Amino acid sequence: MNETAILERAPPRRRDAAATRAAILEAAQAQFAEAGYDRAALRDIAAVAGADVALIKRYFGGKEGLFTEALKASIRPDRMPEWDRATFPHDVATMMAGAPHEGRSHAFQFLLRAATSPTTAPLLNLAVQERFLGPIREWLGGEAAQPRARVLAATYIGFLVERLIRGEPLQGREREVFIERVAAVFELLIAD
Amino acid sequence: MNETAILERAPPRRRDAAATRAAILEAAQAQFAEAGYDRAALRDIAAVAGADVALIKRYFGGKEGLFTEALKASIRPDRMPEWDRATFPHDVATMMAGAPHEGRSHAFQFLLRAATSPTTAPLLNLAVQERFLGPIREWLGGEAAQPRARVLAATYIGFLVERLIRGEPLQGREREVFIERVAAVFELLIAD
DNA sequence: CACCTAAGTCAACGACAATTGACATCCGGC
DNA sequence: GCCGGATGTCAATTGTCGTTGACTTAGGTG
Repeated sequence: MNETAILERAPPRRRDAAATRAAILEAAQAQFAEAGYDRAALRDIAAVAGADVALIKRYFGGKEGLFTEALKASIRPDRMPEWDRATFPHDVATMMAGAPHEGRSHAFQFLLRAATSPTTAPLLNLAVQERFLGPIREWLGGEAAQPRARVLAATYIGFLVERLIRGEPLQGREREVFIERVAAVFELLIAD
Repeated sequence: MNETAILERAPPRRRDAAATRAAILEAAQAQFAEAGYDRAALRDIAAVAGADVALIKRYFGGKEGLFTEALKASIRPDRMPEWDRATFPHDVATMMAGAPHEGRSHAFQFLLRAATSPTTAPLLNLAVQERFLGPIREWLGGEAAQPRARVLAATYIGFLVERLIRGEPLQGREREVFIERVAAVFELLIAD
């Protein structure tokens, strides 16, 4: 057929359900992040994954199922229990003053897309409840942990969005004031 | 057709291109804000505007044209100076505890939805500058207004996103605590 | 080696929505 | 009062996409 090797996949992948599933999932995350739920076509996802459309139905039940799976795979409760309450506010503030991390911003973009599409918002809500709000609630503890976790999560998200939009790190006095203020906010939020 | 009854839609709007155009544009903003680009159907927009689908093509060229036109119409400075510093924190907190579609916050929700599209993403940055950072900076005044405006805007957006994800209003004790906490945050943010 | 199940392929269906052009109707000026 | 362009209506077309079921093939097992 072709003397020159196919670029994408040198070994066309032996029959391996797990590997195919993983490939589809990865392709789905990328496509959903780039195009959003509605515009991402299952045919494209399958093509990128080097698989057939019908396999998506088999492994994930359908588009919604695939999306939900991709969502769960994208929300990793970033080792929250390890966070130190004493330094947390300042650490977060410093992080938010910087530039968006290249690798992770893709995942976040995916989540942001999911949040802004009415179709996927309910799905995201479930995923966030389970994998984000839950851990934060545990970590916060104390009285009325649920609404307090909500407020903390919302604020956190807001700064992530701001950093994403801003694109570049803050500098000079603006940076100082920013960090100071943001730290004060989180200080307030983790208090009983 | 019928001589007796002329009461089918008494004054629906006389033939008036400008008026229909405006009606379509307004309906488009609402629909795009609520449903997002992909799920907003031109038929629905036309129906809400009391017009025919074909007129959208005539006046805006197509869905894309209508969208960009509606987007441009949504980017305009808010009237923030009217806000009362005394009640602002509690008012905002109450608004955020509600459902995404209560009140008249169509415009920014529209922008938030649109922001996820690669072509329109830069517009969000512009919109945030125009609609938020500028006015908020003026409104805040005082020392280091710029970074303080940033923090305020970021927090504000975070709660908007949270409300979008949540989808429904908070209730009971959770709502109370939420409002109380959010108000406290904004109280802190508008302080010198 | 034969067989059976899991893995993968293929083509077609049906729904939905944007687009399009042909047609009907209004209304202001001659 | 009538004519012509502007305004509004309608139905058909087209294209995309998720879904579906029947089919083919690989590959481990007895």
